[in-house]
This record gives sequence, structure tokens and C-alpha cells, in this order.
Amino acid sequence: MPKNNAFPQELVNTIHLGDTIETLKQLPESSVDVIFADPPYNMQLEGNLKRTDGSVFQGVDNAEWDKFSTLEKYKKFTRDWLIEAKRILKKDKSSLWVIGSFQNIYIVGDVLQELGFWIINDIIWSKTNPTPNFMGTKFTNKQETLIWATPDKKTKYHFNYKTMKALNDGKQMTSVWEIPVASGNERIKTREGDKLHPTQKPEKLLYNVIISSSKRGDLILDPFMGSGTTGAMAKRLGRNFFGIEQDEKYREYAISRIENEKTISDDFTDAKFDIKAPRVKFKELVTAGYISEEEKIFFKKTDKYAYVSAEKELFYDGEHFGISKLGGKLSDSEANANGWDVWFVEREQKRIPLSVIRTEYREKELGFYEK
Amino acid sequence: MPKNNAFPQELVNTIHLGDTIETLKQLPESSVDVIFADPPYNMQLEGNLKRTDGSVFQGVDNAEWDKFSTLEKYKKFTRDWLIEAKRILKKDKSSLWVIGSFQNIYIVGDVLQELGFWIINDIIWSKTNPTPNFMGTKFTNKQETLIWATPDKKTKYHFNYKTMKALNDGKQMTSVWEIPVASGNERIKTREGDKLHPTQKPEKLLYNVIISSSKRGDLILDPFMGSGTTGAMAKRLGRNFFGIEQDEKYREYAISRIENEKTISDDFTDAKFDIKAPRVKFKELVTAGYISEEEKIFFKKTDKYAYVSAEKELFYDGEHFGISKLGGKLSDSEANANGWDVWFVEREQKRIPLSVIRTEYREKELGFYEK
DNA sequence: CATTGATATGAATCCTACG
DNA sequence: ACGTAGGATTCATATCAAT
Repeated sequence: MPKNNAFPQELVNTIHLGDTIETLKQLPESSVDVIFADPPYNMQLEGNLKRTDGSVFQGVDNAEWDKFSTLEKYKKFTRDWLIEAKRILKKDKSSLWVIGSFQNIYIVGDVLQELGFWIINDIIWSKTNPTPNFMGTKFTNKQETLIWATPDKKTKYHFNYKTMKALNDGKQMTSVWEIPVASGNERIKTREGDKLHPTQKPEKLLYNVIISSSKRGDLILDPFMGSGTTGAMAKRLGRNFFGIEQDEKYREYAISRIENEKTISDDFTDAKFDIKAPRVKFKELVTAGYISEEEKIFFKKTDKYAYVSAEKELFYDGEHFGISKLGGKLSDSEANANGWDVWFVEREQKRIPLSVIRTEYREKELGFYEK
Repeated sequence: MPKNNAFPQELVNTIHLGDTIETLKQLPESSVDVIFADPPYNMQLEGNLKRTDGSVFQGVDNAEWDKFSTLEKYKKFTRDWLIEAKRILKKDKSSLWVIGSFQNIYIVGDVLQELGFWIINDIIWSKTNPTPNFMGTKFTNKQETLIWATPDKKTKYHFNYKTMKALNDGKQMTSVWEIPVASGNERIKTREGDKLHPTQKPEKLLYNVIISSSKRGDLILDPFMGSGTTGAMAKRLGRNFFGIEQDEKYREYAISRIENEKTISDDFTDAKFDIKAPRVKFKELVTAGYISEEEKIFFKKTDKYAYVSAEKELFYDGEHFGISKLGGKLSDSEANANGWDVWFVEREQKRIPLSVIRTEYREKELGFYEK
């Protein structure tokens, strides 16, 4: 198991003013749980990096950025920050999100894969209120795309499956999210009353990203912090954050925005749904006396039964098996069955599935109760 | 204007049995209106995927045509066929569609842009009935992505804007299309009753692609023809097609499928909606005598007026202007106005907008009538 | 014939902690 | 790193049989 490093405590829940790549280089490797990135888009105009609305992210007056006038330069920029992102993501379990539109997302996705990132899903943010195409020259550009990936094929990721299902009326959440563009009260205004940031992401989008792929206490890093939606949603959901932003004005507004945000109760987050029950082995039930070594273990409601073997697994037809393997075998399936549901014991002349015994064991011996 | 070449007449509305890249190399450059391509997706599959009931999901397993050993090889394959696609697309006006999913679309999009293709839209095919994620490990993969691009930034493309708007209940069609997966009767079966092709595309998808981006009589080329949906929809909509398919069985079924397809009437295609009225210059109306050189041209219903200038444009305040530029100027707008709607002439003591005069001119002199 | 219910299936990078 | 056993897991729709 690769060692995870501690993220510098003094940086937790702060926004660093500075260049993205330079700042990332200062951070320890294998120290971050989730990265969410909303990088500038390559508009291929006069050597400036621009946001989707055409506003300048970094202009030609900065000598370094002047180089990014072509596709290749944008690709280099993308590769540079993604290499650092990969380095600082935890090696055992972590994931990265990047949002973009057709101007840049294909480049981002290609570089990701070249660097060995492994795509989990691509998510479509389908805007319920997109800007129409005024000229009638093409289809209304309705969506932006998020790529969700692990830094390596072998790296695990956190996914609050049940939480997302609960948030979606009890159905599996899909990769297409219908969310309106940030507007009204949600949109941060300057003191002069103008919108602060041209591409402020809606809270609901970041809420989904953070609640689905992290847990309480995790560290979420945003290399292009902007108006601070990532930090605000991280705080709301009880996560920690670290932001990087090179524009002092954005940073200022983001800090005060996040200060005003409150952390909500566990009852409304993933902590309510995605609780993993402790693993139990069949042996444990025998050792703890919940199942006797002599009793018959019945296959479903049939006449077939096995005995507890010397290894405290099942003994059937002269051989030793685990409950899942033998369950699968008798079920005429190539796959394992869920052994806890196909094997029964008799208690007071009724057949009780092993899963019920397991629940009793978890409650009485391990103090774990299902919600 | 670059010269377009004729596509070989004997190949029109046929399916060629052979390798995609080799076949494309035989075709003349600048000879095709639209390419729709559904290349292999390079999915990395290991083992079987089973449902909870033990049945095996039949995806594209054992599909030899989807096996590429490395990302680099897939990228080379993509580059090779796209180079040929670019060569045979008409230089003045044409476009290309490619469909894919997250396993390959970022590579395709990146190569497209590297080769100088210019993305018009990316379209999300949002499946109304996607395959769920059986194991609950990630979001349900709901969509596939189509990239629509011209072979070069300067190349024009055909877009039946009004048709798509009419097909979308009178609202601009967006880049997110809700379409079910091909199933039931639409799914082509073999004589043995199995599905013919693992990845048959729905007719509605190809219908949208073809009707939006081509006109009657155009040639649509499909380099990976498969079950022939492209050919069938091309025929239904009165377009020509050319397909390439390397599997004899698929080709056979596709040919008979297309034979059974009927071409529908003009009334139900783009020919009904997207008729472009001929462009008219203000001068033409003067030359043809629809406007006299001496008369006053009034700005809306105000007192302001201009005269026809010597150059047969407008003369106002000592300067010469086109009708749109001067219209915008007087409208206090930075943009040009639609000159045909803001300028009026007097006929029988009533002010008539120039657009009415233009309509009369189009009908009587050019034989063009609005539908 | 209408309605209900059982069954089949779709481009899928579809498990993971522990020893 | 790898094998093994424990454990968790699906939705919309079309077809067809049964009522």
C-alpha cells in the first residue's frame, strides 16, 4: 500500500494567491483526495487564454502565457498542470474532475489518458437554460462536459452510490445532469453590481461532484478557484478544501463567500446513506457461538444441507467450500451467489437466512446497527 | 473557390466490401458532402459482465474489430482514417460526424483538432433507456457523444436550421438529443433470430444527422457501415450514400435493409422548411426600377430620410452608406440593423418597408416565392 | 380484445478487503 | 502482487404469454 502524505495543515481551508502550476509543485505528493478543476479554455484568439464568454483569463502582457497561442501550447499547459495533479493525488484512493466544453475538453481528455489517468465516467451538465444560438447557424450549445477519472487504472475511488441514488428519487444517478446555469441570488455580484466571474459554476453542480466522490473530512483541491463555488460546497458538506487563484479580486470575494457558508448536518449528506457495514466471516459466527459446529446448514428451502467443516466453513459432498462459492455452485450459476442469502439455519423450527444471524452478530458483538 | 470532383457514379448507393482506410484512399478528393462515422470504440473489456440473475450481458465482447493493443495504435488508426476523410470531403462546403463514447471520443476529438478540423457542435445522444450499471460502481453511462466538424476552419457547412426548429416544436434544436437505443422491431435480426450487430444505431439518430446537415441529392459516406442505418436513412431522406464495411455478413444484411427502404416525399423533409431565398442587393432594386433614383428613403416612421446615392446605396448627411450600416447608426446600436426592415419608401401615400419591395422583386424577377 | 405479468436485453473500460 | 472469500448489485422498454 503506497504511503499517503499529510497535506500541510496551515494550507487547509485557504485560497492561495498565485500561479496554478507553480503552486501545485510546492504541494506534497499523494496528499489530496479529490481535485476539481475548471481550467481556462483555449479560444485560439490572439494568443490569449479566454473563458467561454470570451473574457480574458490571462492576456498577452504576461510573457509566459503569450506562448499558448496554438493547440500545442494549450496541450502543454494542460499536460503541465495535470502532471502535478496526478502527483499530488493520493496513490491508493482518489479522483479528479475536470470540466470543459468542446473547445478544450477533447484536448483535456486526450492528455488525461496519455498520462495514464483512467476515466470512470464522463458527465454531461445539461443546462436547463442555455444561451440560445443567436445566429441560427448551429445547434444550441446546451451542455458542458465533466470528466471523472482516477490518476491511475489501479487507483481506487470513493463513490457514494446510495447517496446519489437517494438524491435521484431512488434510481441510479446517471451521467447526464440537468442543472440550471448559476443566476439570480446565487450569482456573486461585485460592489458595483456586475457579475463577479464570467463562468461561475452552479452550486448544485459542485454539490453533486463533492457529495458523490468524497467523504466528510476529505480534502478537495481546486487549482482554478475563481468565485469559490468549490470551497463553499466543500464547507457546506463538511469537507476541507484548498484553492489556487491568481486573481486577487476573485480570491477576496471567494474568501468572504466561504466564510458565510455553513456546514450542514450529517443527516443531509452522504453520511446518512453510504455507511458500510463491517465485514463478517462465516467462521466468526461459529467461533462466537451463533452457529454450532454440529448443526445442519440448509440450502434455501430445499432438502440439501451442509455441515460446518473443520475449517469452520461448509462441508458438502466430501469437500470444503466458502458459503458464497458453494451457494453459487448449487444455484447452477457460474458466479458466486450471495452466501448469506442462500444458506439457512433452523431456529424454533423455522429456517432463518444466515444474513439475519449476521445482523444479530453485528449488533450484539460489534455494536453496528443498520440505519 | 476550390474545385469539387465528381464521386464515381458506379459507387453511388453501394456498399464496398473492404478495409476502411484502403478504400478511402481510392476515392477522389473533394467529392463528398457529409461523412458519418461510427468507428470502433476501443473498449477495454476483461471477462464477462453478469447481471444479478447470472445472465451474461452481451455487449461487444469478442468483437475482433474493437481490439487495439495500445492507446497509441488506436490513435494512429484514428489519424489514418481521418486524414483520408479530410481529403475526400468537399473543400468548399462539407462536414463530418463521428460518434463515440468516453473510451475513444477524446482521442477522436483531439486528433480531429490536430488535423485542422473545426468543431461546429458536440452533440449528446442521451439514451432514454441506457443499460444500467449492474454493480453500482459508478454513474449509469447514459450518453454517447457525436462531434460535428468541418474539415477546415474556412470550410462552410450545410445546416437546415428551420427544419430542425420545426422538428423540435418550433424551438431551436439543442445539442442534447433524447433518443432511445435501437431495440424491438427496429433491431435487425439474423435468420437465426439473434441481433445482427452489437452496436446498431437508432434510425432517429441518423435521421437527425442527415436531415440537419445535408440536402436532397447530397452524398453521405459511412466508412464503418455496419448494419446500414446510415444508408437506410439517406435513402429515406432522398440522399445518396456510399458505405464501407469489411464484414460480408453485415454488408449483405445492410444491402437488403436499404433495398426495402422507401424515399419519403419532400413535404416531410428539409426541402419544405430550409429554402434559402436568393440574396438581393439594394442596388438591384434600383437598377430594375423598383426604387427610383430620386425618391426619398425614410427611416422607419420618422422624419429622417436618405436619398439613393450615385453608387445606388444610401446618401445621408453627406456620406454614402449601405442600408444596414446606416440603419444601425440611426438606431443608436453598435451593430448593423436589418436594413430591409428599417427603411421605407412611400407608395400611394403609405410607407412600405424595403423588405416588401424585395419580396415583389424576388417573385416577379427571380421567380422565387416564400413557402 | 384489453390488461397484467413474466421475461429479455442494451457500446460496459461494472467488486474489494484481506492475507 | 495475487489469490480467495465475502459481499453488493439494474432501469426502461419491448415482446410475449397468461388472464
